[in-house]
Amino acid sequence: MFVRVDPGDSTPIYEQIARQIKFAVASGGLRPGDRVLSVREMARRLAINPNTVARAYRDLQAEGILLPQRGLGLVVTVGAPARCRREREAWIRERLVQLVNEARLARIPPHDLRKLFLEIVDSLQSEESLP
Amino acid sequence: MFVRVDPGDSTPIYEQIARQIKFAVASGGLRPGDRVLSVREMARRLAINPNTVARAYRDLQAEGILLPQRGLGLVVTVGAPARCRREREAWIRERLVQLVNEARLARIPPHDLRKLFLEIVDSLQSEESLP
Amino acid sequence: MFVRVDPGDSTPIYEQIARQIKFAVASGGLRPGDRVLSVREMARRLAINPNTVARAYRDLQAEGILLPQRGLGLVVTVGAPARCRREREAWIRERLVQLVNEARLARIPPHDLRKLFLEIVDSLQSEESLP
Amino acid sequence: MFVRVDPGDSTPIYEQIARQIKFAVASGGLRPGDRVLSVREMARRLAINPNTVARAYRDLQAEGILLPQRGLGLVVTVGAPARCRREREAWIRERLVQLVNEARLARIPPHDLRKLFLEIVDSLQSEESLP
DNA sequence: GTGGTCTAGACCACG
DNA sequence: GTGGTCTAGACCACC
Repeated sequence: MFVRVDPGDSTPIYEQIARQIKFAVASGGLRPGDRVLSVREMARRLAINPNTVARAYRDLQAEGILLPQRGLGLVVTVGAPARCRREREAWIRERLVQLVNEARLARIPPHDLRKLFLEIVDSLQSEESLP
Repeated sequence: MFVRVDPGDSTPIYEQIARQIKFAVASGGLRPGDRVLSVREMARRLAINPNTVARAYRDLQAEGILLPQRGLGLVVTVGAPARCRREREAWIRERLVQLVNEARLARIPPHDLRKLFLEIVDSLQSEESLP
Repeated sequence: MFVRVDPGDSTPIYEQIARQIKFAVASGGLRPGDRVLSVREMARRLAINPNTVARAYRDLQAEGILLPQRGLGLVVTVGAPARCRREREAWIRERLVQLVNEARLARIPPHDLRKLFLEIVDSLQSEESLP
Repeated sequence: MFVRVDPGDSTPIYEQIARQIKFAVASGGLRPGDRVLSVREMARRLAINPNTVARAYRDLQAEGILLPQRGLGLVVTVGAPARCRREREAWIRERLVQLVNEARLARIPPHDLRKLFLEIVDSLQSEESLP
């Protein structure tokens, strides 16, 4: 699987996992009916506590992204793609707003911010094809 | 002083305070030799516990931004402006890189990201003059 | 762990703790990856308030000596030994310089100072093996 | 006068003043019957709060080093030199013991400590004639 | 008046 | 279980 966790990142591990799964659904990497790894298997591969994976899956169930299938495990729901795309959009927008707002509070000139952003987006986006 | 804290923000209050002071120094609102509000006064104005303010000030001392003047209070150091400007720059750049990177992982088309960013920066930056 | 605090010492307790941990790292008693006692456990053993221990640990994190491992506790970083050895060296040198300087200001004859120092170092260093 | 205070030093200013006066007495720079500067004059020259000087003088009186002389101000007592020499001796010894002890706790090899000390005492003591 | 230390205890997030 | 944040309040040293 394509999930990767960054222990250095301050965002909770379970959130990193949930988000990556949602984004995989949003971009079609995971489709309705696809199974996700079992809690134990995922925990083994990421070398983390199974409770952490369970928490991520629990949240995803609560949001209607995953559904338990008797004897099979958890599968992606039919409504998931639409929901995940919406969420991805909202998430990126929210982060952008927050960032721009903080830059304003820091009194960083808008022009500088724009320049820096374009510089970064150009250098990073084209840097490499994704894993 | 113009420090304002947002209890709704998930970042710790003491960090909000420290950051705002750093940014004030970075933009020249606070100059070397200027005194910051006393712990008690700042706490009173923000209606928070003095210990919380003290923690912010303590962190700023550890970073060499503030210097205690016995019995008088805390003053901005001579090296502070350079340090704060560097930090502000690094901070905004780091956040931008992180954001763009996550957008890439979420497989959001660069063009969409650019458009969204410009839209937000234009609407927010010009929205109002700062308090 | 072998940390011991002296309430009679005028240096803050949290500083005594932090220093002893640094010195333990410097001398190899604590190695990278080793966990330190939990805040609560350390506080219980020293019969002091957990917040005091937390403050020591917080400072050590700020200096890059300790690293939090989510939900597990704090571990010694890889860079810690070098840093701690450097700091121990600087610390002892600084204190020596300060002492000699003050002795000079007090117009104590260098020869007397030397004699006194050698006398003390010989009597104390060999006095007992360390705990 | 020859008193100088170092705001960077963590020892209280009033203590720096008192100590320097005691050491001046111990080394004969100030003799019984000599007057010290008035509180106001000393405070003016050091650019510090008069209360701080007053505190130093108060302590010196309590220790029998200074004595008020009607209309004259404070003068050095007859017993002062002996007392100050004893104190200087005790003070330097105490600091040495403390330093050596801490070096032992830091597990610094006695030989290294000795070498470092001799190095410093040789370089500093001969560096310059005193002001 | 100033900041600094320490205690006590509540609440939260994470694993 | 872990650490982190915040509050409340006492006590101290310094100026």
